[in-house]
Amino acid sequence: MKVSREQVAENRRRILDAAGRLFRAKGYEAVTVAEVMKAADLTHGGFYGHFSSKDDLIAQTLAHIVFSGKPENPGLLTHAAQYLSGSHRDDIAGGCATAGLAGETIRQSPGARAAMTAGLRKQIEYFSQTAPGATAAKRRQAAIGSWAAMVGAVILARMSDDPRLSDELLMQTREWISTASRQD
Amino acid sequence: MKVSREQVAENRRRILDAAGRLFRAKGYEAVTVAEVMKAADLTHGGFYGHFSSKDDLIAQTLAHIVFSGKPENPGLLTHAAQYLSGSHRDDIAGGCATAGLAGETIRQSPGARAAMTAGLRKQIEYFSQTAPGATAAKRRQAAIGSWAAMVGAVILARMSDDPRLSDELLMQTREWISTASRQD
DNA sequence: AAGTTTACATGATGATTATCATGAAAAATG
DNA sequence: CATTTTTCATGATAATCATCATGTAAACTT
Repeated sequence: MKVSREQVAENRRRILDAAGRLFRAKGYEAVTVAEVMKAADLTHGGFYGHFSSKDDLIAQTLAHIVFSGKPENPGLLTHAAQYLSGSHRDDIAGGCATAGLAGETIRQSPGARAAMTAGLRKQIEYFSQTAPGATAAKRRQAAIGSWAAMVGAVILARMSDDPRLSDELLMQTREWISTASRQD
Repeated sequence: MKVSREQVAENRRRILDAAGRLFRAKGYEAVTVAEVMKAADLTHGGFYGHFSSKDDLIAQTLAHIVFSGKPENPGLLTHAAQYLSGSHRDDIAGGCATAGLAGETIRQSPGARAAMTAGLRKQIEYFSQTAPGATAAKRRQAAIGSWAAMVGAVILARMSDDPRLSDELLMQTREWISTASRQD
């Protein structure tokens, strides 16, 4: 059966949303095409009408996540507080795609890496506007250093099997970023 | 055929070394048991004499990496300079297991997470000794913040498909850590 | 040195999974 | 309304891979 143009567009969006959540939750390899389609309320056969391969889906999913996020602007320290919270750490499927997938994206297709690199650039440029610092160069440095620390801390906090250590990682990194920002 | 006790021990070590390099290079899922055994110059059938499953291999490989590293002690800033170098970024198979695998270890067995958490604790305690800061609490905070930034920066630098951005991530994070360390 | 044990090689097996072929039915199109 | 597209469902297919059964020869054991 055929479906209206709008229905096709919505189906595609649903596939990308489902894939985004599943990839973040389980990693690229552990997610099957059939599983994504089922989560999008479709059967697996229709998949190849939308995407040329699973790799293609991965790349397009990352692009979708990067370019569909609404631009907030709360300032670096406010953002860090949310990012380094227990609720963000625990929301793997809905949380930051960089924290959830950057480690695996290293071994993915050029398209996937390009999409995520675009997201990285966007994040750095955005933080550079609100980071503290006297010069633009200093602000960019704070943006990069803070972002690396945030991503690293969430990854380590999620990895840790000790909740106390996990909480400490978030808290201390938050404090450290905040201290470092008072410098210079 | 049977082999000597020492040969068995050496075979086991070779399997763990090969697995360590392969996992870091390709990720847990992309590596097959047969591939690991071949890299260790054995055939796949003997695998289950040494390990009860692939999950068991993963956990034991991480423990092997964590507890076989020789303790260096160059101080936090010296360590950061090496860690955030182009050569470490490019040596994925031989580089830091945390940067290479922490993102995927989140979804691994309790044994794997426990081994890597032990490594994390070890790293933090070690950095806490050489980190700058007036009080022990401040030193621990610098250790955690710096380690999160190092791990995050290497992951992002490896992920980036733009060599210029990748280099900048390493350099700026290094500078940022060093600046932050001059602060109290 | 005979008997026992066991590590490893060879070769299944069964499950999983990406991808594709086909068909039907409904939307576009005119 | 007739014709043409085209999306999706159903159901293969072919490859990959973790795990296991069996046999053998060499190391232990006594």
